[in-house]
Amino acid sequence: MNAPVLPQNLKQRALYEEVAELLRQRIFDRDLAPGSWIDELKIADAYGISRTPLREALKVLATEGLVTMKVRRGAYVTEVNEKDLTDVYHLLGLLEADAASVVAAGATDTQIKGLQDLHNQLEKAAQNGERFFEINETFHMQLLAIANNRWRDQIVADLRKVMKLNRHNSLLKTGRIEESLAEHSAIMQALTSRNAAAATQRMREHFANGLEAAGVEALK
Amino acid sequence: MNAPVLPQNLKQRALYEEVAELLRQRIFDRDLAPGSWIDELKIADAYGISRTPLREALKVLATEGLVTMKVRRGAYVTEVNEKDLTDVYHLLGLLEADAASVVAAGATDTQIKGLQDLHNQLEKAAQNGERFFEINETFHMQLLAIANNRWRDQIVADLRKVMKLNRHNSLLKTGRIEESLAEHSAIMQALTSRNAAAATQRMREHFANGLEAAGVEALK
DNA sequence: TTTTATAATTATGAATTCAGAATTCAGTTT
DNA sequence: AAACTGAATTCTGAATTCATAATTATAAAA
Repeated sequence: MNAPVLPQNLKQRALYEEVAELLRQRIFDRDLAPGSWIDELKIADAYGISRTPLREALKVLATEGLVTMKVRRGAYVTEVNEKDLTDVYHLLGLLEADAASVVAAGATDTQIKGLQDLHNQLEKAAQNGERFFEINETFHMQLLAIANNRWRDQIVADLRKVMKLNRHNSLLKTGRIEESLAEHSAIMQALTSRNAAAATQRMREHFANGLEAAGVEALK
Repeated sequence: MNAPVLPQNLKQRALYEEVAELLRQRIFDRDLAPGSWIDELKIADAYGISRTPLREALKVLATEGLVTMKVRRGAYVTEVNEKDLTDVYHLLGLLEADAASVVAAGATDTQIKGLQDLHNQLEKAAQNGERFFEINETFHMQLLAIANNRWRDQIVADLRKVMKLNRHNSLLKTGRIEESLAEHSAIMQALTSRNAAAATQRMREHFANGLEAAGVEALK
């Protein structure tokens, strides 16, 4: 007898998770505008579900920081101002720089090689904004995975969601892709040479520059 | 006419928040043991509420990392192993050290004075474990407040909750209070002299020592 | 016309009900 | 006795219903 062909994928995620994902997307797309009130009835209706799983999803988004709950007044899309964006980039820089340090100090050669492969793909994709964005994300996630701290993974994932709330994707700025690529090269270099301090520093700069490109002049 | 005597406090927080707080306490107290299944019916019954707000609370705790949801199988109290504890302490050290750096560099003299006052209280409370624990917590929270990054505040609050899941409170170890106090002195010194690098370093050490005292030999 | 008071409507928060998945138990077969 | 089958039970996930707070609309008064 052969192993049962796993029939999962169907219904493996809870409904409220699905809904949370849909809402996140609508928030990123500005289909649900910052500061706006979220009409539970309308949305539940549109998705053909009841308010119960929707409300559960909203509570999840609230702890992620994407929406704000007001007692007896419902859920509102969180408004992200410049200070918020600065703060979030700062934390992402801090956390990912630390991850880079951990990787530089402790990753196996094979793992570093894997990152180098991703970086090479990134260079090839430098013409194509869409692909660049995607591979860039994969690179950062892979780095975190190697650093192996599930609590940080969760935190970074949440912060990145908030970062995406910002309308201006820094990678869309002219010249930013090339800049970003150069910074990634510097990071790879530090990782390959096992220089933890340099990896930390380069990653910090990478985020500082990303913030600037996002249209926020550093507040010093 | 005089201003209406605010009748708040009653019902200002949503029920699911109250319930989440109650559950947190029961988890910290090990009344709900790590790894154990959470019986929704039993708890809703005991509190005299329906399952709806309870389930909302469980979802909040899940995103905080205190419980783990399994599809079609309910909620379980998160088990925190040594690796988790090491990882959490590492992140707390990283985040609070950065906060210390920000404070050393940018706080007003009045704010530093406020921290010094708290530290003085801490010294007086060194005989009393209960008070020491409380003032210590206040000091850390005050430092974060001055650093002024609401996203970090939230993250640190959540991580501290996970840290408390550990049975062994490091402050209860013999000699740890004195040690901790000395470390706090070093931190205050760095803050007062506006030495950001030193503040970072001292705070990092403070958490590294706390982890060790918690019974986890550093994995280096 | 503006303001105030009251009624109607709407939306949130929570309880209850319902459907179906997972588990347990009993009975049967080998 | 062990293993399998299927019914009964339990529990989760989701829909529905209900109570009440907040808002809006309407009417009365200044």
